[in-house]
Amino acid sequence: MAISSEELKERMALFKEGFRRAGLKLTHQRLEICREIAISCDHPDAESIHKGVRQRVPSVSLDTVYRTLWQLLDLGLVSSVGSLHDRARFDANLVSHHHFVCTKCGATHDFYSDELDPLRIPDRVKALGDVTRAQVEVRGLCRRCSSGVGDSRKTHKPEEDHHAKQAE
Amino acid sequence: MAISSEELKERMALFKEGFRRAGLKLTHQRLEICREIAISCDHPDAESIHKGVRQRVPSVSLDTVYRTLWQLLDLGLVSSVGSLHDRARFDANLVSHHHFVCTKCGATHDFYSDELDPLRIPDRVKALGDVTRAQVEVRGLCRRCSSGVGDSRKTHKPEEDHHAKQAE
DNA sequence: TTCCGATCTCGGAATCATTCTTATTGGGCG
DNA sequence: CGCCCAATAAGAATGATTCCGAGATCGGAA
Repeated sequence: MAISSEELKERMALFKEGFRRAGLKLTHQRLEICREIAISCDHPDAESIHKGVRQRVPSVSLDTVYRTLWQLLDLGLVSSVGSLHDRARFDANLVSHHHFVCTKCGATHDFYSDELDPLRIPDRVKALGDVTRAQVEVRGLCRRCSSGVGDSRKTHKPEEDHHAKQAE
Repeated sequence: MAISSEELKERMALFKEGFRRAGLKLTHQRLEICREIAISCDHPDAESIHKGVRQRVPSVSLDTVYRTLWQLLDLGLVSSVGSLHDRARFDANLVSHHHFVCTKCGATHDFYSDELDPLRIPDRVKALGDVTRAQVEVRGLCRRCSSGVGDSRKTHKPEEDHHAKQAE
């Protein structure tokens, strides 16, 4: 399910434009990393991108791949699947609910909505597997992050008491 | 927003019942870990649960906390937030789409739905922060996992070629 | 085109979450 | 009450991701 070369060209142009606009350099490795993700139709992790790029630029380091990917994310040129903020989180609340996830600090707030609860799942999706549950994931910047209090970003280290855990 | 002691008692009873039914021992540490997660109203990670339990059972190891949590998950007594299957994944597809996530192997498939796209977000949620995007996350067992091909579970190691990455 | 400084990149070491290993402990049935 | 096996603790191991210092590059200015 590869994209057309037209499409590729377009995506690459967007990437280049984005970098340029942000005042970032258009290095060889960055471009190749962009190409790799542009042609991907799945949701690759850093390592598989690294592997792909390596075939063309054998010396790229995994670190560069990571750095470039976070940059693309920052620039809004790619999106991410799942929560990033790694660590596994558990939920004792088994009642149907939805989530608001802050893309910056990872804080996850529950919310309930009778209106959203009866999500109708297309049959096409049911063909993918046995559906257990469906919920809405709303992504955005939480209050604290948008008001610029402590910048926790993807770096889980600053203030030990970062707020990345309350909810409900 | 702590739960009532009534509620706590109920949840604990469910946990105990679940363990007993599964033929698992009701150890002191398991019960305390259950209590800790039962009283939580947020989405704690293993470490904060560990910290909490420690105040009552100073010797519990983090490992035991993890083991117990995965068991609770297996038994369906708690749920998880996000993808577990850690590694960060990226997506060059910026067109609005939704996800089907296999809770066993982590495979994520995109799907599109004109019907689901116009999700109406309650104002209450918008008060939590600036909403960037809203999508439906459907969880379940993918075809391959439900048909019992390779058991990858939470252990990312067996067959090097596990399929946890295709989509679309 | 050449040069220069600010970025970038590399490679390896460091860090963080999670899991494995092994000796030991302690539920709970007989 | 005592045994057996599942469960635990402690620490080492693993895997993903990030940091760091030294050297390489980009791209604007001369």
